[in-house]
Amino acid sequence: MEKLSFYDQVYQVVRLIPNGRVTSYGAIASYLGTKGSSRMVGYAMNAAHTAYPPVPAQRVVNRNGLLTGKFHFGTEDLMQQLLENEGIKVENDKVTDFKKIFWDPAIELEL
DNA sequence: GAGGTGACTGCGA
DNA sequence: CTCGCAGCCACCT
Repeated sequence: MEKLSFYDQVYQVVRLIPNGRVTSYGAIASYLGTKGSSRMVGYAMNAAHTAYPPVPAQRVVNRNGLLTGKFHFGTEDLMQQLLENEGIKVENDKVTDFKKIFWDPAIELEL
């Protein structure tokens, strides 16, 4: 049995996010059961760049669809470019039509 | 073993 | 509308 760390659990969920979709930290936290600990998800993403395979962290934003972690990509424009590359429109550092492209693991993975 | 940190969230003023 | 505070918990030193 391999006990996956909280980080690994977050990474797996994030990697399951379909192309052109985004989710929020709270949604992932809720799916993992650590509902009140959305910070842990963000903290896990902090080490995401050390994980392999790489985690599409650009698809993970805060509940407002704001690119809170854009600075962790090295350059603030990188995260936006990656999202636009997948067909996601970003304006003023936040995802447009956020609720339309929102992907909730607690719902999508439940089906 | 204990303390500090953090890519968040919700509610009150 | 904007701003601030408290809660939450795994990982690192």
